[in-house]
Amino acid sequence: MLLDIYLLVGKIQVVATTAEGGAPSILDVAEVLVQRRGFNGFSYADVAAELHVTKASIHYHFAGKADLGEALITRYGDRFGAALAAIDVRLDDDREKLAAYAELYAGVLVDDRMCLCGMLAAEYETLPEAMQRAVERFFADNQRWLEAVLSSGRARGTLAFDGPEADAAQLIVSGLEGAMLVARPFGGVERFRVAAGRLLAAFSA
Amino acid sequence: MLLDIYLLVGKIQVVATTAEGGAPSILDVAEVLVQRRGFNGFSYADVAAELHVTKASIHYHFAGKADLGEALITRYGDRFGAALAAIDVRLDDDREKLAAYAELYAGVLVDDRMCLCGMLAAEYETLPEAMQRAVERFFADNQRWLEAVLSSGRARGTLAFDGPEADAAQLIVSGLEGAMLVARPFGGVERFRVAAGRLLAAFSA
DNA sequence: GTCTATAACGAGATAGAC
DNA sequence: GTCTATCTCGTTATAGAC
Repeated sequence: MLLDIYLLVGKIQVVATTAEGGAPSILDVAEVLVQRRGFNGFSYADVAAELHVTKASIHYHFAGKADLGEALITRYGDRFGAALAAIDVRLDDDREKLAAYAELYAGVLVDDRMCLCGMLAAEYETLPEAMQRAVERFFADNQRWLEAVLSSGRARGTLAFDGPEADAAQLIVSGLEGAMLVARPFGGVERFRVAAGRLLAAFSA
Repeated sequence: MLLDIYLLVGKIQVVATTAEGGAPSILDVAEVLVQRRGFNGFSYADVAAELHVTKASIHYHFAGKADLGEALITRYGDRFGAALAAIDVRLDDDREKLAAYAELYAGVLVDDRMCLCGMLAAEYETLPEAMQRAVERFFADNQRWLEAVLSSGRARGTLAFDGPEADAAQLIVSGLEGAMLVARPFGGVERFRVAAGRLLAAFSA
């Protein structure tokens, strides 16, 4: 059963509280604030207070909020991409890869965070254009990775589904993002695990 | 095929641009603003400008933003509930009911809106408590209706799925909310229809 | 019920000393 | 690279005239 595998898979972190065990950086603090409260729900003052510095100091490193936001998505996307590459190295079975992919999301949710780009997807219309483009890239990258896994799994006979890989990949991204979105106000991590488990089970051959 | 039915089902509106064909009300304008930009992404000034009145006039009807937000969710939930009741009256087949449910979401998305409570789910942590409770009620009501449909469909042999109705209902809500969330920045209504169609097809007996 | 006026506050941002 | 000080603007909200 896919759900069992999924629960056994070791954690590959997307969440980084601190850069490498040191003091949290501006990006670390801003990231968790955006994931919990949204880009329109936090301010330079929030970041500054958390780091015990002044707002002016934050402006020295990131001239404007749009710059900070862009850097946030880039770093998140890079870290996510690295986690996907690590999955490719560590696991061979495509069902296990999908389970590990879902676990990436779960690891974010248990920290009471929404996926950064899921959160920004909600606020999409209010974002500076550079941030909008960066959010699109994030989803495109996820889509590409999932299509490769789905294609491989189908060829090897470990995954089964109708229609193009692209359609199946869309459902997986949507399902996991939606499960995170709804789980925070309603149902919690348990709800996420149920939805993710059922979702992926539908692709197991 | 479920997808075909789903495309043929007539529209039951959740979106109301104007109350009943008259001039748009404060709630009408505020609703679309929240659905497009989020609760933290609009202001009294935006509503006032759209209605060609002053901010003070809005405060006369809704003393604070929290009051406006609460009224918004209540009305949306009532309208959604009425749409679900209308589906129950109009349709008998539970597969068609699920398709009509998905079409409710699609009707919101084509107007470039996110589900009101999906949007508020993202901003959940920043909302006044009364609004948080109202968002939870919305999801609980959806959950309840879906469970009844799933239960009936399984008993009649038109729907098939493993495990409790509650788990299946969670996946449906999550999948549709997520498909809406991601579709706006990435993929559009086409993406939503693909994801929704595949999602519901998995429940067809 | 809508207006003008304004208060009170916070957000994003900059200048310039240290 | 961080600070103090300040500026400008938008936002929520209220007082009181019409």
